[in-house]
Amino acid sequence: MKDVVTIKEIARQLNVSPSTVSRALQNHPRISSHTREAVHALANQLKYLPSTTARNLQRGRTGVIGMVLPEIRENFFSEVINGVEELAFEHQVTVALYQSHDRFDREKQILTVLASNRVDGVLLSVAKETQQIHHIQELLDRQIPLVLFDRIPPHIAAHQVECNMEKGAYEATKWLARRGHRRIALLNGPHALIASEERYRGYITALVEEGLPVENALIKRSDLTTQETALKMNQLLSSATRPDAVLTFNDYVALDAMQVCRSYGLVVNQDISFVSFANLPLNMYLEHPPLASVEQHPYQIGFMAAEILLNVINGVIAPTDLQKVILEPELIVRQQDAIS
Amino acid sequence: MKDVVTIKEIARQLNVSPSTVSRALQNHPRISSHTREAVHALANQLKYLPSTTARNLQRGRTGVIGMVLPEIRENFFSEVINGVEELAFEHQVTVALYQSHDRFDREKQILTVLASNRVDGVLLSVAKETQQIHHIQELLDRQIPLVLFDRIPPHIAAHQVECNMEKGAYEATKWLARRGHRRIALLNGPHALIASEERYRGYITALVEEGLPVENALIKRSDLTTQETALKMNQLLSSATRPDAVLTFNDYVALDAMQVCRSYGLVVNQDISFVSFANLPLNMYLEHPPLASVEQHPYQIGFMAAEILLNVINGVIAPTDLQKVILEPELIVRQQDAIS
DNA sequence: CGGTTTTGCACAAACGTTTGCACACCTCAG
DNA sequence: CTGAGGTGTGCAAACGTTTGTGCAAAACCG
Repeated sequence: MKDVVTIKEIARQLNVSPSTVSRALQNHPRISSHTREAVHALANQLKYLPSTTARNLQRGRTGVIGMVLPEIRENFFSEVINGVEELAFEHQVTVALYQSHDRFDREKQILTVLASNRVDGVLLSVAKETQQIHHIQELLDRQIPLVLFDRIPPHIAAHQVECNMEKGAYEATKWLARRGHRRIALLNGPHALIASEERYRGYITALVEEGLPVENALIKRSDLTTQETALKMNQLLSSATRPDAVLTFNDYVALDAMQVCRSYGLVVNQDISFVSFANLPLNMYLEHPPLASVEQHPYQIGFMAAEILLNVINGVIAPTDLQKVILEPELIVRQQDAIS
Repeated sequence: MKDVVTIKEIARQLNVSPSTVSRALQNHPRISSHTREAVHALANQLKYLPSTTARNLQRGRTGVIGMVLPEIRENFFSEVINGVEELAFEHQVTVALYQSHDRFDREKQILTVLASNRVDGVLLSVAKETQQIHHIQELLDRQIPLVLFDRIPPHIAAHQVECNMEKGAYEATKWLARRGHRRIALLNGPHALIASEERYRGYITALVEEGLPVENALIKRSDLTTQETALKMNQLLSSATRPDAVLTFNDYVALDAMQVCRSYGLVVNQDISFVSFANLPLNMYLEHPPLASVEQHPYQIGFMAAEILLNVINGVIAPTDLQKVILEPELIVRQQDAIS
């Protein structure tokens, strides 16, 4: 059971002090080239790797950033992680990944673990359940740099990165109106998510601008489960005058809703058109994808969130100099030829 | 700038020694209940959290397991992470996530970082590019517990968790044959992946058992890019006698191949049937999903891999007692009614 | 009451680094 | 020749824990 090679071992074999070895490895100018080379040679030979733990203890940082999000399997978040990981790896920072599974207590527990682990910073997208922010405030009280992304609770003094969904909803609605749709429904997400409110505002603004009436019967909320989405879509379809287009909270909601339409014998994007958010890659494989989808640039969100966090950690940005980045969404139009 | 609360600070305020505080916090029996309670009280009041770094340095472990995989965004791997994270969180272990993006040099670099970080163990699914295992062997030489999952290179003395794809391919092929298909093509993955070989073997075995001829013209390999899949599918369709069914490496390959079929004016699952691997959730949303798909139980794979790793780390399993878990796949049949 | 055991705590070393400081030697200028 | 400055290295403290050992006081036993 060969032991792990440490600086002390190299020092012993070379008859120098550990401090000399440490400096030699860092190419300190006060170490003679003779010693330096000997140290490097032996280090290579013994396959020495510095202990990040020890170094971090000494330096007072951990080289770890905690990343907390609801569900990895959601494509959106996978892409965010992608962006984060890219930058983190470049900066030799480890990404510790945690899922809240949209549960408040789990999120709370995770933040405690992160504080105990003395992570250098945290990237957080809150759980659906999260209504209060006390646990987040505690993190801030411990001076741990925090960047919130995508799902951002109100009234919290942290850096933020998100995509302007109000504008996305606005443009999507406008696009539908311009294509001649007159009864545009909104199949929105739950109240608790700011994202729902943003979509709502953009939707309303666009309707008003286009001179279309706002009808409450055309506005529904789903908790994003297939069941509830189906229920709400059913309500929309069984109303007196059916919508001729639906703007959905995201692609999954759109797909669930489309299933319901088919069960009514409707031809999707012909009898009733869909536009949604997320622009999932799976849309490429669908025979009848939403006509358009609002791209939220998740990779960019992750990348920018990580960039801000690393800048705060490295002192490039003062912790108090709160950053708020709002990315522009992009309406990706898939087919132009739907209305026959 | 309030400093981080340490054990020393508590000791100072209580006029006891740091060691007493440490023991009190661990509920050591030799500490009086009086002191113990005082310590706990003050620790709570000051919101003391132990420094994991310091503890780990002292204990000689880090409480971190490294997880290296090709692409997070692939649904399969997201689910694996899910399984890992579940168990890791329960065991108070941090999961450090790294993506190789299927590149060999990146994978190599990541393993070095992990060794330097003194992770307690590593979960690895190798990159497509990876042909040699020297870098993996180095990890083992450093006595770092390693569990390989899903993509497992040959000839390596590490624990392994995978899904029996040979059997999956066998059952899928058999299922097609029993449905009356006589010209069953195999649109396989690249040579380098063992998974491809396993599928190949299962496919052949089933054909032979069913008394069907093995035709090389019906066996193609794709590197899993859309372009190459399209190319190979084209070859299959432009051959003298077209296949009446295709077994594809995974759902994505199936979807890409289906697009090609449509461009030939073929009706998917009627003129030509598809069966694939992965059983992606997106199948639920397709109008013409593969008739059946082999479920590989990614969550289970992650869970079991993590279980083995944690057992090795905790000494429950001797590192030399090599575990090899082979999960049984499950053929999920979507529609029974395709052939008209 | 003398001796043994138990109880409660402090001291110090250790984990593997980094880094301020001291010190010895060497060089060179005045 | 003397002092200043430069060069190469070692010592020791520090980061925040844990834990073996030692030691005094208290409690117990016959």
